[in-house]
Amino acid sequence: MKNAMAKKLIIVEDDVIIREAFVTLINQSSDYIVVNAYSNAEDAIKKIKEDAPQICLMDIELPGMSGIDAIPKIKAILPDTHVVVVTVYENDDLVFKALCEGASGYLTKNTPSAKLIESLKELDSGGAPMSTNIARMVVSSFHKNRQTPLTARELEVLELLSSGKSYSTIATQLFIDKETVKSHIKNIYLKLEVHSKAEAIEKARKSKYI
Amino acid sequence: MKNAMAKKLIIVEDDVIIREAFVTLINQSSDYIVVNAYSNAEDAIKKIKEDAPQICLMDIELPGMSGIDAIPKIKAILPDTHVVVVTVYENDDLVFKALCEGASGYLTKNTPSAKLIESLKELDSGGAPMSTNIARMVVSSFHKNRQTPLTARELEVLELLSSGKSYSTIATQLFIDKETVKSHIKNIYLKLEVHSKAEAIEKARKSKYI
DNA sequence: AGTGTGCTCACCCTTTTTGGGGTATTTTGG
DNA sequence: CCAAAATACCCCAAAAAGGGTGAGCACACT
Repeated sequence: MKNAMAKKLIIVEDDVIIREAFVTLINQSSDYIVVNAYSNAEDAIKKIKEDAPQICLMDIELPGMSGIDAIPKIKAILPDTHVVVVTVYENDDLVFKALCEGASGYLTKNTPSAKLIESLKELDSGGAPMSTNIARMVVSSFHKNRQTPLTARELEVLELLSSGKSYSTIATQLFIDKETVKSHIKNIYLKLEVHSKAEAIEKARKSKYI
Repeated sequence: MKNAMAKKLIIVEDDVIIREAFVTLINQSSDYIVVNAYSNAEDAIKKIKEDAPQICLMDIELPGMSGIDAIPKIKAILPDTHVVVVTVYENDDLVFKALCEGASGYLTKNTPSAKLIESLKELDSGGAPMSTNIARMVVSSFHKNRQTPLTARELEVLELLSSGKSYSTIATQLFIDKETVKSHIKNIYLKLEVHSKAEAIEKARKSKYI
């Protein structure tokens, strides 16, 4: 028997076995009800308004539109619906792309059943369910590289440069002369082996110096 | 009785009640052993080399050096030690600062005992333990604002501008004329009510348009 | 005492970039 | 078909970028 306040879900997953398994599993919980399950994103989006789910479990690899691209389309129609990606991929690019597009969580398909239901509850209590490795990837993305050829001052300058500031503005902000800023930047270019702002920023971002 | 492979922990927490509670709790687990507990960061750092912990539980509000500032100092000595922040603060700035400085996890002090031990295990299995609200904050930090006055093309241009690229470079990359890039940027400045690259980037970042 | 590194500042030079003004055409979506 | 968006072009002056060279000062390390 369903709770009167049971949350509505939809599932988008092309593998019929997995899809049905999810439906069965989730419908066993009295707090959640699967209102629809789709094998592709296009159909799900077409019906999303009437389904009006609070939660959407989304696979990435789908025939036609990818699950990643489907996220912003769903959020455009129902901004408060939580889209949780459920996939086999633990690839950096996909994870961050999904999160940037608006995913509220990212689970890998080896997630045990109990953990899946628990993840749904986390959504309601203001959380963001992630599989172990995903959480590590996300947290690591904030970490800076502590092995940098640049000095602390150079990092400061590069940081400001990367926010679009001009030499003069950086100088004012650091209470130093514009010529000193130029010196620092010359040294930065030397050390990073680049010859322009854009290259320096790209290299520094890639190496996580900033 | 401790497991032979028991992980070594240190605890840095100024409140003696809480500190002792952590010690007692963690020492009950056969997989973890508290080798030392400190009431301030300075002492912990002084002894970190001989303590050689795999994990460090770190409070933020401490007498003297803050727990945030202690993180990079610890990682400088023992790069592979996981520092987990355990604090009452759920403030955005502190969370992201801690993660940027190298924290492997961020727990709030209301974390139940069982969950704390579970969090330690998550560290070993390649995870990043976070309290519910923290996980949401971290994931939300990736989300873009879908309500933007800018068009898709303008966002593309602004994105490239924010990576330090010049008008010409942006033009080449988008297969359009430099003059067109200028037009887009003029419109961006108009819409964002700014008059320079730096202001535009700052405003766009703050509003999470990019 | 000498060496090296980092931070600071200065002056030279040229080229590129930027921002603001205006105008106009084509493309696209509803 | 209309409006919005994307595209392109003109002119102009100020600012910024980049590259070169040199040099003083402090601090740490040997």
